[in-house]
Amino acid sequence: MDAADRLRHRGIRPSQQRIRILETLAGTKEHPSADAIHGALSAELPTLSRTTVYSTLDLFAGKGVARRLALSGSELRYDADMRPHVHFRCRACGAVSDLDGARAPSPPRAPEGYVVESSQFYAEGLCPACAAASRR
Amino acid sequence: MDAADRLRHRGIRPSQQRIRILETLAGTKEHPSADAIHGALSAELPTLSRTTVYSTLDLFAGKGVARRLALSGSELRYDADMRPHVHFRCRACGAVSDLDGARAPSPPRAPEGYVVESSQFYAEGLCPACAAASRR
DNA sequence: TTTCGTGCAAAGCATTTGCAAGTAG
DNA sequence: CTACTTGCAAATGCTTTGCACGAAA
Repeated sequence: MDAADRLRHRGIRPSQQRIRILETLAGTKEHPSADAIHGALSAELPTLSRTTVYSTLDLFAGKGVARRLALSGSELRYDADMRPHVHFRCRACGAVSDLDGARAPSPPRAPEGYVVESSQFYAEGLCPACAAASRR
Repeated sequence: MDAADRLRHRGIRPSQQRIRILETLAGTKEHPSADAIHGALSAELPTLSRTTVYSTLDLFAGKGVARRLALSGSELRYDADMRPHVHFRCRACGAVSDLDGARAPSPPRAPEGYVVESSQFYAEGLCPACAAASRR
């Protein structure tokens, strides 16, 4: 299923901008911020505005096409991979990645009355490259 | 162990401001933002500046006295409870709380090379009050 | 025609920084 | 005396809003 179909499926009209934004997001593992996506596409779509990127990502998050990452940082980052997995940020280099080898913990069971719609797991520390650098 | 001792223990000089900031943070379950703490203390310490609150909370996070919460929101929130537990935010009312009944999932095991220093669990949905309201 | 999508510019807010004055050891 | 803390003001940076034009249904 291509990007346009994914969008139609969720009731989103597949405009050129939306298709490219989704393809960009789905085609990277870097969990880019809105601004990073804007930068990546601005050569190809010179008139693409930040406003459109922001509102599009917000739309995606609301429709379940992408998720807003919960990171204790300054900028919002997004991920088009909706499967449960663990996110990791290196406190040295700041890179956000998936902790691929780690099995995602099963989501917490909610106490009576709560309606849990989504949950995320987040770890912080040193990535292999920075860990090696700090040992030297 | 009181707030001053907790600070000394971590190598932080217990100034009046730091003590009150820690007491305020430890005395609430609301996971306040820096600005909320500043507001809560400004009547008592009229000269307390936002700068001090921000830098103090940052210091606490670095020394393991408090943790910065990973929430997909705009403001940084803090928690002085360092035990593993699940945080929950209601998408309707915005309140952040602990998911007390939920057992914290065991932290993900890190793949070779990664150094995981801390991990957090975060759920989003509707709190009991808002869930009840939305059913009506 | 009526609604939806886009883009520009301006505004908004939380946070950080530069710097000077005050305080503790 | 020397290093650490504090606080003000200004700056920064990400995100949102208001508004108008253009495109799609």
